[in-house]
Amino acid sequence: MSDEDLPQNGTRRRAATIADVAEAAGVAIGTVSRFLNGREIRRGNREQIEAAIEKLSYRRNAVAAAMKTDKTHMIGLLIPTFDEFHSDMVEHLARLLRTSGRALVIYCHSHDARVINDALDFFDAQRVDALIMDGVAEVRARLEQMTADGVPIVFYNNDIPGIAADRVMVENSSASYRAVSHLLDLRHERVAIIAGAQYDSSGRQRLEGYEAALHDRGIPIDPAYVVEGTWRPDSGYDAARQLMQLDKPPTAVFVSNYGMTIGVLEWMRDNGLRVPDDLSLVSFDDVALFRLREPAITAISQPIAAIAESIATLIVSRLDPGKSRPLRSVVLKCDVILRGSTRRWSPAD
Amino acid sequence: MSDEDLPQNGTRRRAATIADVAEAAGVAIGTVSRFLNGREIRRGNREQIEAAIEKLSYRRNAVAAAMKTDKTHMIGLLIPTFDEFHSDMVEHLARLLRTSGRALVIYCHSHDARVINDALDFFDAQRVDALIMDGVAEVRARLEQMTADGVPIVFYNNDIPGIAADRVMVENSSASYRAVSHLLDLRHERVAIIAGAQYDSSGRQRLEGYEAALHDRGIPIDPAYVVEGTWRPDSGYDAARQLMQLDKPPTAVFVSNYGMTIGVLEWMRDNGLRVPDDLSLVSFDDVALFRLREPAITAISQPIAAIAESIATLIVSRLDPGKSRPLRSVVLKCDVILRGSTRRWSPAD
DNA sequence: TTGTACGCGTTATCAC
DNA sequence: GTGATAACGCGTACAA
Repeated sequence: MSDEDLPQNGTRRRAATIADVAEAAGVAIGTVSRFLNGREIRRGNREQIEAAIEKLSYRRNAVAAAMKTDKTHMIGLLIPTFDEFHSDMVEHLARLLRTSGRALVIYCHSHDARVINDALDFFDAQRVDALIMDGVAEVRARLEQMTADGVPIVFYNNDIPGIAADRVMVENSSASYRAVSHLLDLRHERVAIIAGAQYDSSGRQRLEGYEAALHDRGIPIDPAYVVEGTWRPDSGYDAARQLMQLDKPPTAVFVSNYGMTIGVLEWMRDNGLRVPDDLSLVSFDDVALFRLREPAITAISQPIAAIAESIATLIVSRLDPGKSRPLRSVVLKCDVILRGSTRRWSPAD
Repeated sequence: MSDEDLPQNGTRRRAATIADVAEAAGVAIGTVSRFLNGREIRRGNREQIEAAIEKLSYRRNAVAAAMKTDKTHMIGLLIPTFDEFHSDMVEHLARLLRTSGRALVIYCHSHDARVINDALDFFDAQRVDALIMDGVAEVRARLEQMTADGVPIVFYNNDIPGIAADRVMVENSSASYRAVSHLLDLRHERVAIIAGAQYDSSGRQRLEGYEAALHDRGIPIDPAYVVEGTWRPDSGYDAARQLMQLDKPPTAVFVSNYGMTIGVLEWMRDNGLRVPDDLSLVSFDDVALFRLREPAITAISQPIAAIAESIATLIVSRLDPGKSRPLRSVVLKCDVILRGSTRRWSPAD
């Protein structure tokens, strides 16, 4: 506990400006500006200016520059929550955007429509150079307005069709198809799905993959084996109970995301059941917890680094004043990583 | 893949300004400004202004406002990495700051000194209202400059003594003391520590707690049982090997953070050893993985929500133009959560 | 190349 | 309360 006081509450002392530097260096303001923006300047002047900057401890005022150029070098990022997927993605994104001199302004909306609107207001007012977000359909009109105003948008994870934005998605449907097919290869006949929220395109696509895999083997979809969750652990927990208490419980389950899988594992543990002995399990999303668990969980791994890289590339190229380009939709491949949470099923069980 | 084009590259169409609104509403600019800032205004004018704003779809320009007021409503956050601790903290922080109309600008430095300097430059130029960071001693001079310029700083996790900043820390030493004492209560005689990086104050304090616990029982510190890691999983992995290959390996270990514990668990698994049968283990930091594992890991839980809350409170009060207050240092309590990763030791083992 | 002067959109300060 | 106007710090067009 210290008792010294800060100068004043957030009040900065008058900082040196470009004009002060110019005066101290004995050159014109324009010359200093040219120097700051890395353009050619006479050698002697440069030394004078560098000395003046040092002496006055001049710091560039990006706010004033932004007012002129209408470029803030800030990228708005709107995410639902800081789960493992997003943490990982944000870390990559921040690193990649940094190299082009930009930083992320992050808003976390927790699926609250009011917060989403607040975030958009904030980004709008702050004049962020671009916006990255998980497609959330409720704000279609706002987003159309923003693109019309010339703010580039990149959707990831979930799509809102019809909006003029770049997109980075993963092959939700076909990866899910492969994961479910793996369970069918193991002779499972009662394969359930815990689906994600169906208002999200990723939730719908993962369910489609499940349905297609069953369909291609001529297995009818049993509605009792299709449970819709909310992506969150508690809904996985509830879904597990609902499924396992059926007269004929499934022998295998495909869980549409990491969070709900946590819930399933918790329910199994709480009820003395084991994976894969009592239930084979495959999860969308691969996280550290799945790898370390014994037996480890078979999972679909999203290429998070590549997702971040694609987003960053799209943003940077879109913001390049040199060239204009059509909208792009990137779809990235996922890996199904086979581990120990599934086993072959036989009618004897 | 769509082929429609965006209007232009990041070029905004001329947006309506406060002056346009004033003209359309038939009032003065000042009146509109008063209205926008929620102050009293004549009823008839208000209706005119609201109509004009709607008609012109006027959006406030926070950049211009920031230039006048020198307040950007952005808080710079500099973190080393997006691990579970930081993800959780950032989510809380973002939520708390949002209620005061502020957002976080995040930079992730990966312990790279150059990046840390870049981040400080960026925050400096962008005129963030305040700065939150893990104390990193290398940039002491820069930070002194910033506080002198009136930018409030809050340190968390690690301290840099002598800088005029607010601080939010946890009781690293005494929590570690209690955790190690727990191992000693279980009769362990060879208790090791995998310490964190000793240039971090938290790393030093956790080691101090370990030493004090041993000292208070009259147990001498055996240097062979003290291994310094880098906080990261690979160093935990290496440390586990180093310790377990001693002639007299420890029977219990206190690991100074979550990341290194992951490494230890991996080494144990890779070498067919089990926790707690072959090694009792207590970890600093409590994460989902530890709770779900079987047996679950005994761990020290940091009060992440309270940390975020303290930081937000300090920031908001420091930025309140009304009052000035002395610097504050908050130290928060941790919980030692007993689970299944330790067992009683007897000489027979 | 250099110097000057203006504009960016807002807030603050005056008289009224 | 309201209206007119001067800043805020930078980029840039223009004339030199």
